[in-house]
Amino acid sequence: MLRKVKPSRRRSGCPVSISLETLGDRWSLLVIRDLMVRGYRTFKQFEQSDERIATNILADRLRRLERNGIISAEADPTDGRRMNYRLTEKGIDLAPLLLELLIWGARNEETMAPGELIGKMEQNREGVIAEVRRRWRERDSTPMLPSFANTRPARN
Amino acid sequence: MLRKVKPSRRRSGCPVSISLETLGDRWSLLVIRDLMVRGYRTFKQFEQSDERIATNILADRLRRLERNGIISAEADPTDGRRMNYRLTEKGIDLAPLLLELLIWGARNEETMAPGELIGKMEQNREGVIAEVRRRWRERDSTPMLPSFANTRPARN
DNA sequence: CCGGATCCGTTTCGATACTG
DNA sequence: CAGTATCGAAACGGATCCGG
Repeated sequence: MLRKVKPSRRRSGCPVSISLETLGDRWSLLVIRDLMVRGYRTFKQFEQSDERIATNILADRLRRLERNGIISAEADPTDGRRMNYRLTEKGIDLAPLLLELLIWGARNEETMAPGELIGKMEQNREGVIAEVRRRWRERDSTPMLPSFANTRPARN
Repeated sequence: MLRKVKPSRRRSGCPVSISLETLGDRWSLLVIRDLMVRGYRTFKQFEQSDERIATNILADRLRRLERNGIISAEADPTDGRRMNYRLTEKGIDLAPLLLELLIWGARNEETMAPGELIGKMEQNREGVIAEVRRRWRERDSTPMLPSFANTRPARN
Protein backbone atom coordinates (compact mmCIF):
# COMPACT_ATOMS: atom_id res chain seq x y z
CA MET A 1 0.00 0.00 0.00
CA LEU A 2 0.92 3.58 0.31
CA ARG A 3 2.09 4.25 -3.18
CA LYS A 4 4.46 7.14 -3.64
CA VAL A 5 1.97 9.63 -5.11
CA LYS A 6 4.47 10.32 -7.90
CA PRO A 7 6.91 12.71 -6.29
CA SER A 8 8.27 13.56 -9.70
CA ARG A 9 6.66 16.10 -11.99
CA ARG A 10 6.83 18.71 -9.28
CA ARG A 11 8.97 21.78 -9.83
CA SER A 12 7.92 21.62 -13.41
CA GLY A 13 9.08 25.12 -14.18
CA CYS A 14 5.67 26.64 -14.45
CA PRO A 15 6.30 30.35 -14.09
CA VAL A 16 2.94 31.37 -12.78
CA SER A 17 3.18 30.27 -9.22
CA ILE A 18 1.87 33.00 -6.99
CA SER A 19 3.05 33.67 -3.50
CA LEU A 20 0.24 33.64 -1.04
CA GLU A 21 2.10 32.57 2.04
CA THR A 22 2.07 36.13 3.26
CA LEU A 23 -0.99 37.56 1.60
CA GLY A 24 -3.27 34.56 1.45
CA ASP A 25 -5.26 35.19 4.59
CA ARG A 26 -8.13 37.36 5.63
CA TRP A 27 -6.12 39.99 7.46
CA SER A 28 -2.78 40.81 5.88
CA LEU A 29 -4.18 42.74 2.96
CA LEU A 30 -6.50 44.64 5.26
CA VAL A 31 -3.57 45.82 7.33
CA ILE A 32 -1.78 46.86 4.16
CA ARG A 33 -4.85 48.74 3.00
CA ASP A 34 -5.02 50.55 6.33
CA LEU A 35 -1.41 51.55 5.96
CA MET A 36 -1.51 52.50 2.34
CA VAL A 37 -4.84 54.16 1.94
CA ARG A 38 -6.03 55.18 5.35
CA GLY A 39 -2.76 56.41 6.75
CA TYR A 40 -2.87 54.19 9.81
CA ARG A 41 0.42 53.59 11.55
CA THR A 42 -0.11 52.07 15.00
CA PHE A 43 -1.31 48.83 16.53
CA LYS A 44 -4.27 50.60 18.07
CA GLN A 45 -5.43 52.03 14.78
CA PHE A 46 -5.33 48.69 13.04
CA GLU A 47 -7.09 47.08 15.96
CA GLN A 48 -9.95 49.56 15.82
CA SER A 49 -10.35 49.32 12.08
CA ASP A 50 -13.77 48.32 10.86
CA GLU A 51 -13.13 44.64 10.61
CA ARG A 52 -12.17 44.16 14.26
CA ILE A 53 -9.14 41.94 14.07
CA ALA A 54 -8.23 40.12 17.29
CA THR A 55 -5.14 41.47 18.99
CA ASN A 56 -3.16 38.27 18.88
CA ILE A 57 -3.86 37.82 15.20
CA LEU A 58 -2.92 41.41 14.54
CA ALA A 59 0.35 40.99 16.42
CA ASP A 60 1.05 37.85 14.45
CA ARG A 61 0.29 39.46 11.11
CA LEU A 62 2.43 42.48 11.85
CA ARG A 63 5.31 40.19 12.73
CA ARG A 64 4.80 38.13 9.61
CA LEU A 65 4.58 41.14 7.35
CA GLU A 66 7.75 42.48 8.88
CA ARG A 67 9.56 39.17 8.51
CA ASN A 68 8.54 39.17 4.90
CA GLY A 69 9.88 42.64 4.35
CA ILE A 70 6.53 44.20 3.53
CA ILE A 71 6.38 46.51 6.49
CA SER A 72 8.91 47.90 8.96
CA ALA A 73 8.46 48.78 12.60
CA GLU A 74 10.21 51.55 14.48
CA ALA A 75 9.58 53.22 17.80
CA ASP A 76 7.81 56.55 17.58
CA PRO A 77 10.38 59.32 18.11
CA THR A 78 7.96 61.37 20.20
CA ASP A 79 6.64 58.45 22.24
CA GLY A 80 8.96 55.56 22.80
CA ARG A 81 6.35 53.06 23.80
CA ARG A 82 4.42 53.56 20.59
CA MET A 83 5.42 51.64 17.51
CA ASN A 84 5.09 53.08 14.05
CA TYR A 85 4.58 50.67 11.22
CA ARG A 86 5.44 51.67 7.69
CA LEU A 87 5.35 50.07 4.30
CA THR A 88 8.68 49.15 2.77
CA GLU A 89 9.32 49.50 -0.94
CA LYS A 90 8.16 45.94 -1.35
CA GLY A 91 5.00 46.86 0.48
CA ILE A 92 4.41 49.96 -1.58
CA ASP A 93 4.73 47.77 -4.65
CA LEU A 94 1.47 46.21 -3.58
CA ALA A 95 -0.39 49.38 -4.48
CA PRO A 96 -1.41 48.21 -7.95
CA LEU A 97 -2.66 44.93 -6.52
CA LEU A 98 -4.66 46.69 -3.86
CA LEU A 99 -6.11 49.11 -6.36
CA GLU A 100 -7.29 46.27 -8.55
CA LEU A 101 -8.83 44.57 -5.56
CA LEU A 102 -10.73 47.73 -4.71
CA ILE A 103 -11.92 48.14 -8.28
CA TRP A 104 -13.01 44.55 -8.49
CA GLY A 105 -14.89 44.72 -5.23
CA ALA A 106 -16.62 47.95 -6.15
CA ARG A 107 -17.70 46.47 -9.44
CA ASN A 108 -18.69 43.01 -8.40
CA GLU A 109 -19.59 42.94 -4.76
CA GLU A 110 -22.72 44.80 -3.86
CA THR A 111 -21.61 45.06 -0.25
CA MET A 112 -18.99 47.51 -1.40
CA ALA A 113 -18.83 51.25 -1.80
CA PRO A 114 -21.01 53.29 -4.18
CA GLY A 115 -18.13 53.12 -6.58
CA GLU A 116 -18.15 56.60 -7.98
CA LEU A 117 -14.88 57.26 -6.24
CA ILE A 118 -13.46 53.98 -7.38
CA GLY A 119 -14.63 54.69 -10.89
CA LYS A 120 -12.44 57.74 -10.98
CA MET A 121 -9.50 55.79 -9.66
CA GLU A 122 -10.14 53.22 -12.35
CA GLN A 123 -9.87 55.92 -14.99
CA ASN A 124 -6.55 56.99 -13.58
CA ARG A 125 -4.74 53.96 -12.25
CA GLU A 126 -1.32 55.34 -13.02
CA GLY A 127 -2.05 58.59 -11.28
CA VAL A 128 -3.34 56.93 -8.14
CA ILE A 129 -0.32 54.69 -7.87
CA ALA A 130 2.03 57.60 -8.47
CA GLU A 131 0.28 59.53 -5.73
CA VAL A 132 0.66 56.66 -3.29
CA ARG A 133 4.38 56.51 -4.04
CA ARG A 134 4.80 60.24 -3.71
CA ARG A 135 3.14 60.31 -0.32
CA TRP A 136 5.16 57.46 1.04
CA ARG A 137 8.33 58.96 -0.23
CA GLU A 138 7.58 62.21 1.54
CA ARG A 139 6.26 60.47 4.63
CA ASP A 140 2.99 62.20 4.05
CA SER A 141 0.68 60.25 6.31
CA THR A 142 -2.59 61.87 5.38
CA PRO A 143 -5.02 59.38 3.95
CA MET A 144 -5.31 59.12 0.21
CA LEU A 145 -8.66 60.88 0.17
CA PRO A 146 -10.54 62.59 2.98
CA SER A 147 -13.36 60.08 2.94
CA PHE A 148 -10.88 57.26 3.22
CA ALA A 149 -10.22 58.06 6.84
CA ASN A 150 -12.43 57.24 9.73
CA THR A 151 -10.04 58.51 12.33
CA ARG A 152 -7.81 61.53 12.15
CA PRO A 153 -4.48 60.90 10.47
CA ALA A 154 -2.43 60.73 13.63
CA ARG A 155 -0.90 64.17 13.29
CA ASN A 156 1.00 63.49 16.52
CA MET B 1 -17.68 43.64 33.48
CA LEU B 2 -17.88 42.77 29.84
CA ARG B 3 -18.18 46.24 28.46
CA LYS B 4 -19.97 46.59 25.19
CA VAL B 5 -16.90 47.08 22.95
CA LYS B 6 -18.61 50.14 21.53
CA PRO B 7 -20.89 48.71 18.88
CA SER B 8 -21.35 52.17 17.42
CA ARG B 9 -18.88 53.75 15.00
CA ARG B 10 -19.15 50.79 12.69
CA ARG B 11 -20.48 51.29 9.20
CA SER B 12 -18.67 54.58 9.13
CA GLY B 13 -19.01 54.93 5.40
CA CYS B 14 -15.38 54.31 4.63
CA PRO B 15 -15.39 53.38 0.95
CA VAL B 16 -12.25 51.32 0.92
CA SER B 17 -13.42 48.12 2.46
CA ILE B 18 -12.16 45.20 0.48
CA SER B 19 -13.92 41.90 0.11
CA LEU B 20 -11.78 39.01 1.14
CA GLU B 21 -14.45 36.60 2.26
CA THR B 22 -14.05 34.71 -0.97
CA LEU B 23 -10.48 35.44 -1.93
CA GLY B 24 -8.81 35.75 1.44
CA ASP B 25 -7.51 32.24 1.77
CA ARG B 26 -4.63 30.22 0.47
CA TRP B 27 -6.46 28.34 -2.24
CA SER B 28 -9.15 30.34 -4.00
CA LEU B 29 -6.78 32.51 -5.98
CA LEU B 30 -4.72 29.51 -6.96
CA VAL B 31 -7.78 27.85 -8.44
CA ILE B 32 -8.59 31.03 -10.30
CA ARG B 33 -5.05 31.22 -11.60
CA ASP B 34 -5.29 27.64 -12.83
CA LEU B 35 -8.49 28.49 -14.65
CA MET B 36 -7.41 31.78 -16.08
CA VAL B 37 -3.82 31.22 -16.99
CA ARG B 38 -3.25 27.50 -17.22
CA GLY B 39 -6.46 26.55 -18.92
CA TYR B 40 -7.46 24.00 -16.31
CA ARG B 41 -11.10 23.05 -16.21
CA THR B 42 -11.64 19.92 -14.14
CA PHE B 43 -11.47 18.83 -10.53
CA LYS B 44 -8.67 16.46 -11.34
CA GLN B 45 -6.54 19.12 -12.94
CA PHE B 46 -6.86 21.46 -9.98
CA GLU B 47 -6.13 18.60 -7.63
CA GLN B 48 -2.91 17.73 -9.42
CA SER B 49 -1.71 21.31 -9.63
CA ASP B 50 1.66 22.02 -8.08
CA GLU B 51 0.39 23.06 -4.71
CA ARG B 52 -1.42 19.79 -3.97
CA ILE B 53 -4.69 20.94 -2.51
CA ALA B 54 -6.62 18.29 -0.58
CA THR B 55 -9.72 17.02 -2.30
CA ASN B 56 -12.11 18.07 0.41
CA ILE B 57 -10.69 21.58 0.49
CA LEU B 58 -10.82 21.78 -3.29
CA ALA B 59 -14.45 20.69 -3.32
CA ASP B 60 -15.21 23.29 -0.70
CA ARG B 61 -13.47 26.08 -2.58
CA LEU B 62 -15.13 25.20 -5.85
CA ARG B 63 -18.50 25.32 -4.15
CA ARG B 64 -17.68 28.62 -2.50
CA LEU B 65 -16.43 30.20 -5.68
CA GLU B 66 -19.56 29.05 -7.45
CA ARG B 67 -21.81 30.38 -4.70
CA ASN B 68 -20.04 33.68 -5.01
CA GLY B 69 -20.57 33.82 -8.74
CA ILE B 70 -16.91 33.67 -9.64
CA ILE B 71 -17.00 30.34 -11.41
CA SER B 72 -19.71 28.18 -12.93
CA ALA B 73 -19.90 24.41 -13.15
CA GLU B 74 -21.47 22.36 -15.92
CA ALA B 75 -21.27 18.74 -16.93
CA ASP B 76 -18.93 18.04 -19.82
CA PRO B 77 -21.00 17.44 -22.97
CA THR B 78 -18.70 14.64 -24.15
CA ASP B 79 -18.37 12.96 -20.77
CA GLY B 80 -21.25 13.35 -18.42
CA ARG B 81 -19.39 12.36 -15.29
CA ARG B 82 -16.81 15.07 -15.80
CA MET B 83 -17.49 18.58 -14.59
CA ASN B 84 -16.20 21.62 -16.39
CA TYR B 85 -15.56 24.68 -14.34
CA ARG B 86 -15.43 28.06 -16.00
CA LEU B 87 -14.89 31.62 -14.93
CA THR B 88 -17.92 33.87 -15.00
CA GLU B 89 -17.65 37.51 -16.03
CA LYS B 90 -17.08 38.35 -12.40
CA GLY B 91 -14.30 35.83 -12.34
CA ILE B 92 -12.72 37.12 -15.53
CA ASP B 93 -12.76 40.56 -13.95
CA LEU B 94 -10.12 39.23 -11.57
CA ALA B 95 -7.58 39.15 -14.39
CA PRO B 96 -6.05 42.54 -13.56
CA LEU B 97 -5.76 41.58 -9.92
CA LEU B 98 -4.10 38.30 -10.76
CA LEU B 99 -1.74 39.98 -13.17
CA GLU B 100 -0.63 42.44 -10.52
CA LEU B 101 -0.12 39.60 -8.08
CA LEU B 102 2.08 37.81 -10.59
CA ILE B 103 4.07 40.95 -11.28
CA TRP B 104 4.52 41.68 -7.61
CA GLY B 105 5.65 38.16 -6.87
CA ALA B 106 8.09 38.10 -9.75
CA ARG B 107 9.58 41.36 -8.60
CA ASN B 108 9.69 40.86 -4.89
CA GLU B 109 9.72 37.19 -4.09
CA GLU B 110 12.85 35.37 -5.05
CA THR B 111 11.05 32.03 -4.97
CA MET B 112 9.23 33.14 -8.07
CA ALA B 113 9.83 32.85 -11.77
CA PRO B 114 12.80 34.33 -13.64
CA GLY B 115 10.50 37.17 -14.48
CA GLU B 116 11.49 37.87 -18.03
CA LEU B 117 8.11 36.68 -19.11
CA ILE B 118 6.39 38.66 -16.43
CA GLY B 119 8.42 41.70 -17.39
CA LYS B 120 6.89 41.58 -20.82
CA MET B 121 3.43 41.25 -19.36
CA GLU B 122 4.16 44.22 -17.17
CA GLN B 123 4.97 46.29 -20.25
CA ASN B 124 1.67 45.33 -21.75
CA ARG B 125 -0.91 44.96 -19.02
CA GLU B 126 -3.79 46.05 -21.22
CA GLY B 127 -2.83 43.62 -23.92
CA VAL B 128 -2.59 40.69 -21.56
CA ILE B 129 -5.96 41.40 -20.03
CA ALA B 130 -7.55 41.84 -23.42
CA GLU B 131 -6.09 38.51 -24.49
CA VAL B 132 -7.54 36.78 -21.43
CA ARG B 133 -10.95 38.21 -22.20
CA ARG B 134 -10.74 37.24 -25.84
CA ARG B 135 -9.86 33.67 -25.04
CA TRP B 136 -12.61 33.29 -22.51
CA ARG B 137 -15.12 34.79 -24.86
CA GLU B 138 -14.16 32.30 -27.55
CA ARG B 139 -13.89 29.42 -25.11
CA ASP B 140 -10.32 29.03 -26.14
CA SER B 141 -8.95 26.82 -23.41
CA THR B 142 -5.31 26.81 -24.38
CA PRO B 143 -3.12 28.23 -21.67
CA MET B 144 -2.10 31.83 -21.93
CA LEU B 145 1.44 30.91 -22.92
CA PRO B 146 2.97 27.53 -23.71
CA SER B 147 5.19 27.61 -20.68
CA PHE B 148 2.24 28.30 -18.46
CA ALA B 149 1.03 24.77 -18.78
CA ASN B 150 2.41 21.77 -17.05
CA THR B 151 -0.15 19.40 -18.40
CA ARG B 152 -1.65 19.31 -21.82
CA PRO B 153 -4.70 21.51 -22.19
CA ALA B 154 -7.18 18.69 -21.79
CA ARG B 155 -7.88 18.07 -25.47
CA ASN B 156 -10.48 15.44 -24.43
C1' DC C 1 -11.56 6.19 -13.43
C1' DC C 2 -13.97 10.99 -11.86
C1' DG C 3 -15.81 14.04 -8.56
C1' DG C 4 -16.46 14.36 -4.58
C1' DA C 5 -17.98 12.88 0.83
C1' DT C 6 -16.62 11.27 5.29
C1' DC C 7 -13.63 10.45 9.07
C1' DC C 8 -10.29 12.11 12.12
C1' DG C 9 -5.90 13.89 14.01
C1' DT C 10 -3.41 18.31 13.67
C1' DT C 11 -2.97 23.16 12.96
C1' DT C 12 -4.63 27.67 12.97
C1' DC C 13 -7.96 31.09 14.24
C1' DG C 14 -10.18 34.23 17.12
C1' DA C 15 -12.58 36.17 21.51
C1' DT C 16 -11.34 37.43 25.75
C1' DA C 17 -8.52 38.09 29.79
C1' DC C 18 -4.38 39.48 31.27
C1' DT C 19 0.42 41.83 31.63
C1' DG C 20 4.73 45.01 31.40
C1' DC D 1 -0.64 51.17 24.76
C1' DA D 2 1.13 47.16 22.76
C1' DG D 3 1.08 43.29 22.87
C1' DT D 4 0.76 37.65 25.48
C1' DA D 5 -1.68 33.73 27.36
C1' DT D 6 -5.32 30.81 27.19
C1' DC D 7 -8.60 27.89 25.35
C1' DG D 8 -12.59 26.48 22.62
C1' DA D 9 -13.94 26.62 17.72
C1' DA D 10 -13.00 26.32 13.16
C1' DA D 11 -10.24 25.09 9.31
C1' DC D 12 -6.87 22.15 7.34
C1' DG D 13 -5.13 17.97 5.21
C1' DG D 14 -4.25 13.01 4.65
C1' DA D 15 -6.55 8.82 3.91
C1' DT D 16 -10.19 6.34 2.61
C1' DC D 17 -14.65 5.39 0.82
C1' DC D 18 -18.41 5.78 -2.53
C1' DG D 19 -21.93 6.63 -6.36
C1' DG D 20 -22.03 6.95 -11.22
